[in-house]
Amino acid sequence: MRLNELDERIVQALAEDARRSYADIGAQVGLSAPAVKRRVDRLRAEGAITGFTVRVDPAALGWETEGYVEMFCRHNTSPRDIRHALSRYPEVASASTVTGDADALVQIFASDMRHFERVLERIAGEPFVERTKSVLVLSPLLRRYTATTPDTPA
Amino acid sequence: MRLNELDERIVQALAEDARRSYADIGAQVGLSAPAVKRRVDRLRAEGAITGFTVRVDPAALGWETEGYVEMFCRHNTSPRDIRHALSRYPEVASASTVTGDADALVQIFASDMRHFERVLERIAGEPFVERTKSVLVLSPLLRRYTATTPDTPA
DNA sequence: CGTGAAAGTAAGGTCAG
DNA sequence: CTGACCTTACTTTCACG
Repeated sequence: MRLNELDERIVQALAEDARRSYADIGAQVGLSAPAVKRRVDRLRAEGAITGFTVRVDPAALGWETEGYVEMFCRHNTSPRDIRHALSRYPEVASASTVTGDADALVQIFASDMRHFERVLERIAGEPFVERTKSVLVLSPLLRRYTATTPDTPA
Repeated sequence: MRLNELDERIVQALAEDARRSYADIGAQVGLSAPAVKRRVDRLRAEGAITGFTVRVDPAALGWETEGYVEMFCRHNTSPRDIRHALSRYPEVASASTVTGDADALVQIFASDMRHFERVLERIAGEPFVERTKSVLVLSPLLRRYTATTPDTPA
C-alpha cells in the first residue's frame, strides 16, 4: 500500500473540501478528472480513504462542552475491555491507549457541564477504572482532519 | 441557530457518508431532494456544517505515530498566538486550549518516532512555549468523529 | 415543500503513450 | 500500466405550482 506524492496531494485536497470535483482537483495536481477518480477509487479500495463525512460545529448541534479524560485502570485491564465499555457512550468521540501514567485518553463531547459531569461519573464508575483525571476544552484552536479506526486492537 | 430533529437526521446521514445523494437522504428522512438541499444549504450558511472532508486511515498514508502534547506557555500567550504557530505544522491534527496545568493540548500525527520527536522539538522551541509533556498513542480504540470545526477564538 | 427541466458532474469504456 | 478523451447516466440546481 504505497502512496506517492500525487496521492497525498489528492488526499489533502479532499481533506480540505471533499466536494470539489475531480476536474478541479485534477487541475490543481496536474491530472485529468478520470485520472483523479481512478486514484481515489484505488485509495478507497486500499483503505487509505475510508469514507466521506461532514465537518460539524458541535455547538450548533448542542454539543457545547468538550473535554479529555485520562483513565487509570486496573493492571489487568485490556484495551479491548476499555473499548467495549467506552463504545456504549455516545458522548465518547475518540479514545486511545497511551504511554505515560494514564492508561487511556478519552475525548468527550457533552451538551453542557452537567452532562459532562454525569458522563464522567459513569465512566469513573466502570469496574476496571481506578481513577480519572480530566481537562476541559476552553477553545478549539485547530481541527484538521478525520481519522478512523478500521481495526479492533488485540 | 436552531436545529430540529429533521436537521439532525440529515447531519447524521451526511456524517456517515457525505457523498450520498440528496435524493437518497431525502428518502431516508422523508423529504424530496431539493428540500434536503435547502436544509443543507441553510445549515452551511448558519455554520452548523462547516465543510466536507474525507476519513483517512493515517497508517495508510504513512502517519504511523500518533501522540498528544501538552503545551505549557508563557503567561501572556494568547490562544490566537498558539493557533497561528501550530497552523504551520501539517503534523498537528487538532489543538485546543484547556483547563488544568497545561495551556493547550495538541494532537499530532507523524510518520514515525523520529519524525514525532522532530516536530516535538520544533514546537518546544516556539518562543512562547516554556515546556511540553507528551504521551504517545499505543492503540486507537475508538474514533467516532463527526469531526468539527476550528475557528477563531477571540 | 414537491415537481419538472436545464446544467454540471461522475462513471465506464476505449484508445494512446 | 497510467493518463486522456468520449458517451451515457445521474445528481444537482433553479423556476414554478
